[in-house]
Amino acid sequence: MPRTGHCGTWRLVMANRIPARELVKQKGQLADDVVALKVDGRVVDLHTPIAEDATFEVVRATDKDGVQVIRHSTAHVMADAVQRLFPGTKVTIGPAIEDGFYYDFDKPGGGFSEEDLATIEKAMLDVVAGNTPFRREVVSRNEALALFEKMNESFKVEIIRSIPEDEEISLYKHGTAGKDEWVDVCEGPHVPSTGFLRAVKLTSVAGAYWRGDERNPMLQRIYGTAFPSKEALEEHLKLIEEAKQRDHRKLGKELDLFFFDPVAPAMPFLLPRGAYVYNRMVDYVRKLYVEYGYEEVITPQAFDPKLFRTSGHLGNYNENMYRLWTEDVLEEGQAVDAKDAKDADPAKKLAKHLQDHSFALKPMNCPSHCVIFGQRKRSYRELPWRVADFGRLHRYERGGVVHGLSRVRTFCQDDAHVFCTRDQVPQEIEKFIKLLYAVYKAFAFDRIDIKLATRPDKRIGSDADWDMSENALREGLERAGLPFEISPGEGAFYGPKVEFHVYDALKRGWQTGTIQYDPNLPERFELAYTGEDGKDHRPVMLHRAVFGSLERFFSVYLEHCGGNFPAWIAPTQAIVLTVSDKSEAYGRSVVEELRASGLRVEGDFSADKLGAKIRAARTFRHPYMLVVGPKDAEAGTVSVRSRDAGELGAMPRAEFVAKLLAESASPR
RNA sequence: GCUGGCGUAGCUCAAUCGGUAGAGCACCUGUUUUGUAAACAGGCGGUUAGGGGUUCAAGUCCCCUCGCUAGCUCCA
Repeated sequence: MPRTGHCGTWRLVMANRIPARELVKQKGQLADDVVALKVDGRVVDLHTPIAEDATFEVVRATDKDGVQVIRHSTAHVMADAVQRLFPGTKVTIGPAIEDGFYYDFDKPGGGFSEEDLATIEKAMLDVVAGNTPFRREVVSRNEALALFEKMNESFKVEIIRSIPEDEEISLYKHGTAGKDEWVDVCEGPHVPSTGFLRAVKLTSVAGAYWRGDERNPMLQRIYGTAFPSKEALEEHLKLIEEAKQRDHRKLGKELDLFFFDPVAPAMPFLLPRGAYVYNRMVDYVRKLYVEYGYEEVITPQAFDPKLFRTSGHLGNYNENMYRLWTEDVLEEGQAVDAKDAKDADPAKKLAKHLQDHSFALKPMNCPSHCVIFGQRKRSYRELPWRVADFGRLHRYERGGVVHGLSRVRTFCQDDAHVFCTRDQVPQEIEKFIKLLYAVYKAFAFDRIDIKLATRPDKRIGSDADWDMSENALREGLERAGLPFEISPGEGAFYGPKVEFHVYDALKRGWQTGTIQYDPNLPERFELAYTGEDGKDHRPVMLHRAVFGSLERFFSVYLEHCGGNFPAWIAPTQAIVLTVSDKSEAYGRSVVEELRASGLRVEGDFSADKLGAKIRAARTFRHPYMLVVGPKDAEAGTVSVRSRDAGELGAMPRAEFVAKLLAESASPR
């Protein structure tokens, strides 16, 4: 989620300055809803002195920038209220974010409770009612340090110290001087006065590390949001409620798609209906693999750890790998142990033995594919070789990060590796992107964010290789004409990656597809192909996945369609509802006939009344309901009710079969 | 892993100050014979996540473990 900057400073380099408010007033543009103005693309507040001949645009409360100003100001008011109610609490940073704002506090004696939020909110309303102006004041570094040192605001002192020497330091104050004034070091801008903050809501509390580093102390974060009007706030809260209804964890339960059980934490059980959707996803890419020239392999699940030493996983991915032990390995380890117990800690020796000998569940398919490539002599004529694998992967994820199907400990990727020459890389990237967009279109995704993740600190391979591979990916994206952002340091340990992100119902972004350039694994596995010149050459390797994890893509897709699967992928395409048991025989014959035509059809022959059957079928979101009663039995029809188009009336069975078969074809 | 919150029937949720564990839905059995968003009656279903403690008495208070959850950190 993008964040705006924290409270820092920026520099003014202008002469003949007058307060911005005066200038706006002179031009007759000072309306009630003007919260700031924009000069040279930078948002400044109405108190900031600017050049008297500056050109500007007013920023209104309802503008995107204006809303951010309101939220940032609200964060100040919240910090004010918190410090008043909880003396001794230190302030840190408090930016505006996409849907609101937060402020991180260092509060002695534990966090804030839900009741605290209500109290804080009330105190904030008092500050708003006071309607005191926000005042900007430029101070020297030493003045700022002296002020915050005196206030014992150690985090602010640290922030001030980290501000570059050539930047101006500004303070923002609100409240009444000498009475209830509150001050923060901040670059602004802010609304003219606290009275501009009309619709404020504190939403949640959470822990957050100082400066986002888990080695630092944990602070108490309060999230809130603010809008230009009460109506806009209400609207936003309503949208959040609706989004919760789409949460894939809720839909998964309601639609009998999957569940979790503590016997296998963060590892989903896919029920028949969920497994159906999952399998159709696999079918869909398999079909494209034919067209795009992939071959599929099946590889082992568990490996001698030597494999992962060769691949580098043991050094770089160890903490995410599950290990298997057997009685034999354990006994060997204990025997080694007893023999050498004099010169080493027995527990450590056993641990070492297990680390060296207990098999590991694969967290990725790439090492297997390297083994396959190296299994016999390869020719340049075979390249590019695209090898796909739907193998099940296991990765141990720390407790706090797992999330429904989106982040699990066992999953399957629509994984494939492309072994090719360096020259073939750009065209392979282009080809992959074409494949990826075809799939995303089939699943009706229109918004996809692309990021180029570059070399991380913890990595293997030379800098020259990284330069080359990062450039190759950048060129591939540029050739495809796709806009992307750079995520510095976010690459995999073996190579940079292009990440394709989509968003869940609650606007959390998830990486799905990816393509990664890897010059390292072929090196480590000493892979070679025989070139035209009869000599050995090292191939390079691309890791790529369109869905990424099938589980994650399923979760995002489920939320995207709200459980209303289109007919081609819906577990049940139609359900026959009998009006009474007088029509049961006809109803059963309809089910049979439709199934014989290849349609996925169920019947509801319970003693419920029709209305109840319809209600049940609707909550299950089946694409079609086929009502059958004596009239239909007489005429040989079904009365069709479409989930998406409403009642379609009675039609001959053959007509419905043709219609649904046409809709059952997977998208192209 | 960290900081909060939560965990009661398959699901959604009740249970006052610590005082007999309950409802609706689902499921089963009947009755009803039904034409486009919930017919009626009865029944089944629980070691209140697990373990320990305080107490005459614990779903409720305390401790530990497990799981879920919102963030943080990490990641497909």
